[in-house]
Amino acid sequence: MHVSSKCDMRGLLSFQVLWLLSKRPMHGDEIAGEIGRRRGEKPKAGTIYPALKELKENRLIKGNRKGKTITYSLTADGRSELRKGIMYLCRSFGDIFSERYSAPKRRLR
Amino acid sequence: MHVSSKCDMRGLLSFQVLWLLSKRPMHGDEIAGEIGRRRGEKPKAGTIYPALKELKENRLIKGNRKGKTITYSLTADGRSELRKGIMYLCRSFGDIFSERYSAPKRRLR
DNA sequence: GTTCCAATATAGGACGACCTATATATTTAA
DNA sequence: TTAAATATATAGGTCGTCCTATATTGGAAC
Repeated sequence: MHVSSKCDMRGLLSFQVLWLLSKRPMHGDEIAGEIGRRRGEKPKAGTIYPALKELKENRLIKGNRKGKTITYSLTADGRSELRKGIMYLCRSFGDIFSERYSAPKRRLR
Repeated sequence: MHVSSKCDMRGLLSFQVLWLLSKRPMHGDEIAGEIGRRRGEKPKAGTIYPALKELKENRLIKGNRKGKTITYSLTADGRSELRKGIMYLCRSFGDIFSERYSAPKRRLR
């Protein structure tokens, strides 16, 4: 297990890749690093590259090779899917975030 | 596919169950209904009951049978795992939410 | 008591998200 | 030129999240 041994938190990897690429074009290892900074654990090569391959085959991202690095960016389809994903995420988990960030009730100590 | 044909948004079901049960005790079908209201699609019986079984076996929730319905609530371990999950979610996806909810840049139309 | 429905249960299958391990290519350093 | 480091690729495996389909069980209605 990678985050918690009891409640699995896997999921949304491809979505997160789309989100990151909407900020700026990146290559694979760079994307993995950004995910690692957020999640606490950097996904391994065997995780990130198959995900990028799938996204590329689905034409949500496109790659531009220069030497040994491939810089990825979103396609129009990718931006569209990202928008849908964001709406889904906000509908599904928005209350968790708003509860945490607005009017925080701190425990006295 | 259940949400988008291209970018899979599955995941975090057990986590979402913990979150909902932290609000109030509920039985299985009720939990599925709440998830459905958020996600747009109510998970089927074959999805929700195995998830509840697993959570119970891991002692994150406990069930109280009354007739044909089982009302679930969090255990202390469940509350602890929920807290960890929330932190993970905020670290991983917090920027998506804050960008959406704070200072929205609307497109002119 | 039987019929019906609601709630739960479980088998079986597909697939994305994770891993380890191994391989290959390009670039850089020695 | 050779070695080491970096970036990518892929095989093979586990597991949670999804489904459909098929039970079972308890309560209510007749």
